[in-house]
Amino acid sequence: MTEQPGRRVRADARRNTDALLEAAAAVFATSGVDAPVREVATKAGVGVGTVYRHFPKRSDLVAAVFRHSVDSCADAAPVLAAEHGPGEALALWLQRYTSFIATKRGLAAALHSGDPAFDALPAYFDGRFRPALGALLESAVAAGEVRDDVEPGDLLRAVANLCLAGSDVGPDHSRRMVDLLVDGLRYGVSP
Amino acid sequence: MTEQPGRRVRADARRNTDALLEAAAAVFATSGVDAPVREVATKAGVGVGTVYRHFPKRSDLVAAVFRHSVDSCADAAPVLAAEHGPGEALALWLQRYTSFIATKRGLAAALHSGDPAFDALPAYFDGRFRPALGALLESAVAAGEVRDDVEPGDLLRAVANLCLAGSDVGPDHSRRMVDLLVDGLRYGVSP
DNA sequence: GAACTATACGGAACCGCGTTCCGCTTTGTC
DNA sequence: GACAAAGCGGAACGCGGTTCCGTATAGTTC
Repeated sequence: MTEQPGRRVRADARRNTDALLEAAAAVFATSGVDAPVREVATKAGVGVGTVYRHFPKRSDLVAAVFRHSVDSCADAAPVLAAEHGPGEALALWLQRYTSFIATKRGLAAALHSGDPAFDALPAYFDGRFRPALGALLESAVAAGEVRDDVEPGDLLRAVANLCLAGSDVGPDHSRRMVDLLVDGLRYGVSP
Repeated sequence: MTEQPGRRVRADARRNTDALLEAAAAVFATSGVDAPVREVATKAGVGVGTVYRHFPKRSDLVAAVFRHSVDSCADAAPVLAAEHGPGEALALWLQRYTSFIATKRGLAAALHSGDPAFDALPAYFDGRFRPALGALLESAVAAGEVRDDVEPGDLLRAVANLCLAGSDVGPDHSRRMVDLLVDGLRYGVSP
């Protein structure tokens, strides 16, 4: 995926990896992470051989899509922070994170499948989300809009559990629960 | 499996179902629940066709093995009750239940796979284990060996969680934890 | 116990999926 | 424009679940 050493990546190769990541994200979102590799290949307008050239194992593709979507969610944090007040940015990002989690249903099982391709994902998740949320929290705390006794990691986990557990109940149940949680953050502000 | 209606089961058919259940239990125990059907068939000395005659879907076989082992564990309760004092019978059965849970590692994932063959299993689990443990508890309480504020269902769940969570730590970690729990039961006896 | 039929058996065959292989195409360079 | 390296496509392989069907057998009837 991410190449560094001397060898330069050919233009078509780069184009194909991008197309594959995009196609895979779409296919996994609609058909679940168990969708056949061929389906992804077709959607990307590419042969299976090409998929396996870029992602030696099926699980590498899944992991790459995961990392990719973690990145885009984490990268949204500074953008929101620049465009909104601290409290609102925090709330908006948590909603964004909520929908990220919602698309990761099938993955939860895969993560515990023992496939080594997934070993590094939890660390990646924390490494990207904790700082992202940490910054938002800090600003909100500094602005006095939010209490100061909440750890980013705990909040991430809490929201994730809330979403994964309450998903059967109804569509925007998760959204409401997360709103509730955010209100909870706002409650105990020390003057 | 369990036939009732007019049609009588042929002797060889019955022999084969039994052999299959036994073989499947053995294979699943060593190779996990994902072991190939063919492996079970071979171990049972039977063709694949025969497996599918008795268990239309692979998951039906898995479910049948599960029910079978639930039964044998639940049936142990009255036997232990007859052979030991109330408190000891309770402790011994919980250890038996502990090792039952230990063999069900891979199944936990399967249960949430959405396969309809597994839908009825949780109810079966409760239906057999709650009465079994309930009787043991009741006797122990009546004998004044154990406190009276514990629900069978809660205890079953607690032990299961204890075992499934602590399994990575070490072999008899579960055993010690369950012993601890039993001691906890004995602690608060009201005179 | 021989004939007969419903029932059950075995395993080859089929299908979908992950993965590999390899002859052909494209890119980048001189 | 020619050449080699890098990349591509898709046929082909192996494996696992499931189906099919010709054959064998249990149980029954005389």
